[in-house]
Amino acid sequence: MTARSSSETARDIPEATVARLPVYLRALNTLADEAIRTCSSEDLASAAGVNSAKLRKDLSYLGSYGTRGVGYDVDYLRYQIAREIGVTQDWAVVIVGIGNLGHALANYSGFRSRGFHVVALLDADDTRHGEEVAGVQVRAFDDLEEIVAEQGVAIGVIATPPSGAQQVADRMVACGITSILNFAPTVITVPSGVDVRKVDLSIELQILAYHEQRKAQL
Amino acid sequence: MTARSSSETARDIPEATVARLPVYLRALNTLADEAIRTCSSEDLASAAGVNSAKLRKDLSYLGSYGTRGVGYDVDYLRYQIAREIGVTQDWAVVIVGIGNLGHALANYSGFRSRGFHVVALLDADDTRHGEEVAGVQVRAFDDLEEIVAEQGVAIGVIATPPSGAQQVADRMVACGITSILNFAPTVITVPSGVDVRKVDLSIELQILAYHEQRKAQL
DNA sequence: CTCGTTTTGTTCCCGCGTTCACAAACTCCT
DNA sequence: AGGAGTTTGTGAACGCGGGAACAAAACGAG
Repeated sequence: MTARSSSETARDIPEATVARLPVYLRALNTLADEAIRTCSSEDLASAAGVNSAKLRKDLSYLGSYGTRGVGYDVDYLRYQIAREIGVTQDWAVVIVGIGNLGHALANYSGFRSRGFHVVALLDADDTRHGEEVAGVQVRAFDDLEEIVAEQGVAIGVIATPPSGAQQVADRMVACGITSILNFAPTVITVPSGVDVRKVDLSIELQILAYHEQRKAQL
Repeated sequence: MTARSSSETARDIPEATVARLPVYLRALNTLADEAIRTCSSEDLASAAGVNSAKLRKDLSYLGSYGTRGVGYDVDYLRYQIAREIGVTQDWAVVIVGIGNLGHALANYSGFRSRGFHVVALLDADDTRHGEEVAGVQVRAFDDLEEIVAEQGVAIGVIATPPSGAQQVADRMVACGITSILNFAPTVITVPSGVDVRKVDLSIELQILAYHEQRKAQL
């Protein structure tokens, strides 16, 4: 019982490790830009800002891609991580809410870099429709279903005010989006099977304030 | 030995709890807006999207602010959390890098809301100097030291391209900033005693992509 | 005043993640 | 070919965080 369902490896990688793989990937890209072909776990770990033992254990979940006594081949490891994360294919992304933040996100290079491309910008405010941002036309939020169906969108980004966020999430889920990146400062609830990641600027500030206050109490 | 140095309580709150306190605070503010005076741990937990046992344990680190059989007084608890986080006082914030993201951050209500105010916007590009964003004039990055000294800034926000981030961080640390919120997609290293929190949009996307890919493999 | 109801504060246990430390494996030099 | 030096991959120990479950405390009804 509890047998592995698929004969394909499909090992599950710990969540903490998944969150660090993109950091390693970025560090490897930087090394590759510097024409470095090989690196040790120590090198890569310091470039990524982590402990080398942790790095080795993280990479071991993917397989044995290093060579003892030598280290890792930068290009090979880079490809393996990219494949594992899923950024060797291209993901379509929809951004809802084209205020200041939505604007910035649409222009953000990380969103347009390899692996992701913004297929639509949506806003409920019709005075914005037709405006072009980062080479994409702003369209009506009601076009969501049509766009998702046509373009096979799996990832949605919410950059609306908090009051509208839950409604946007519900519509996204209803039309088949299963991954949401939420920038609205509010808790949104979704059915199981849908992944939500939250980016909350004011919470980050408050965490810093807490530690700052602690430092001041000496 | 290892005696508590200060007679003042100064209990240290687990990091995981610190990260949730702002969420509770926001939920309490929402409840207060709805003129709700009292709430149970169950109520507040569901508003904050967490388990009620976890919420009670979190709050117990602050003290015993609830009443058994009754619940928590919304206003009182709100004040206690705000005091513990440190947002009853006002924190001066400097934002460096006024590109698309810096623009959005300067206008973001979470940065201007109670507890924080942006005292300066700095950019290395002198064609931007004098431009007014969100009621604050953009100034030269070289004015950093002067502004920090004058205004007692403790928190710095980095919204520059990755290539400049480490340099900005170094300058910030040198002039006494001890908390940094980094939006640049790169690892920055700072001396111990300085807190850095990282917000990395492309990493969040990649984590979603990983899970999305997993879901697709059925 | 006493009993039942409600809800907090806390204890206990479990699982995940981090780190150390070491065996296995590879290269290079003689 | 063999030994010294390097570096990976992993087993084991440890600590933190999450959740269930329960005792303690407040309230209200009779």
